[in-house]
Amino acid sequence: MKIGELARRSGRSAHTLRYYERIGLLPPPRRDGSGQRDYDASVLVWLAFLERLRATGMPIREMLDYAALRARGEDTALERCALLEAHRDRVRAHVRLLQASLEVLDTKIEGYHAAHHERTPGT
Amino acid sequence: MKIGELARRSGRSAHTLRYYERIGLLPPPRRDGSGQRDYDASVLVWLAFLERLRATGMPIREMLDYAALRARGEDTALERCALLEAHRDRVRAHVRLLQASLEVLDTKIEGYHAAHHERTPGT
DNA sequence: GCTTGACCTGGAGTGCGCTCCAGGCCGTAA
DNA sequence: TTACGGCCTGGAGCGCACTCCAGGTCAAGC
Repeated sequence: MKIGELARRSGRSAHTLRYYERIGLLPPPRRDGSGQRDYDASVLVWLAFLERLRATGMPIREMLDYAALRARGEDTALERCALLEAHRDRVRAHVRLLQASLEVLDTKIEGYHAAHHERTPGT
Repeated sequence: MKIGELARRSGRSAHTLRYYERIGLLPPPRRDGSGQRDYDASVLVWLAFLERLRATGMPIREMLDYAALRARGEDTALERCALLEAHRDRVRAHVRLLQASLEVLDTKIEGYHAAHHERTPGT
């Protein structure tokens, strides 16, 4: 598939896909007769996984580390696993922080409602 | 209190505090005889609240909106409340996305462990 | 008197993750 | 044949949230 279709199907722009390739996050695909990128469908799986890492706040630098280990072969599995576990721990901590902050927000919002009811008794 | 102490007590750098003041996120404090900032302790509460907004991913632009409403007085309470509620909804959605991504990560990590056990039977 | 450290200003620089531009090529449809 | 959309490259530009710099002032301690 060409870059436009991959962009549509992966939810990224063609610009971003070329950028990912340039920095080494996406393997260079083969080219067709006129030099255009011709992607294998399997790259969609990789992109979906990268999106999960991105959504959870992993910096590109670290995705590159992961991609490099992956490219080095099967015997880096333990290292890749450790990298993901460390990331997961950070994400869990982040979620806990967000939940604590949500409680503060709830309290604040509740305070606004209470003040409003006080100014407009009977509502 | 001077900027250095406020920086220590609020967990920000003096640079950042001056930056916040410059962009209008922090009210300009009075100055002492030699022109140095002299903060009231109450600003710590405001900074702690801003930190919650920041931790939950609110852009500075929106914090400025909130600060502007606050500066306009009591009768903006409903608008401020609405702003916080909209933000809270976004944060909740973000947390749900993170939790879904955590499950994907868990599955991936579990896969690594399973593969490892398969290669090293008996462990 | 001198050093040290904290503070002051305006403005430049940084790191991240894109995003876009100029200028050009290629294949298809009208 | 000409227009059009999609693709190509290298490199510049952007928005965010700081972060730091140069060059200076000031107060306190030795």
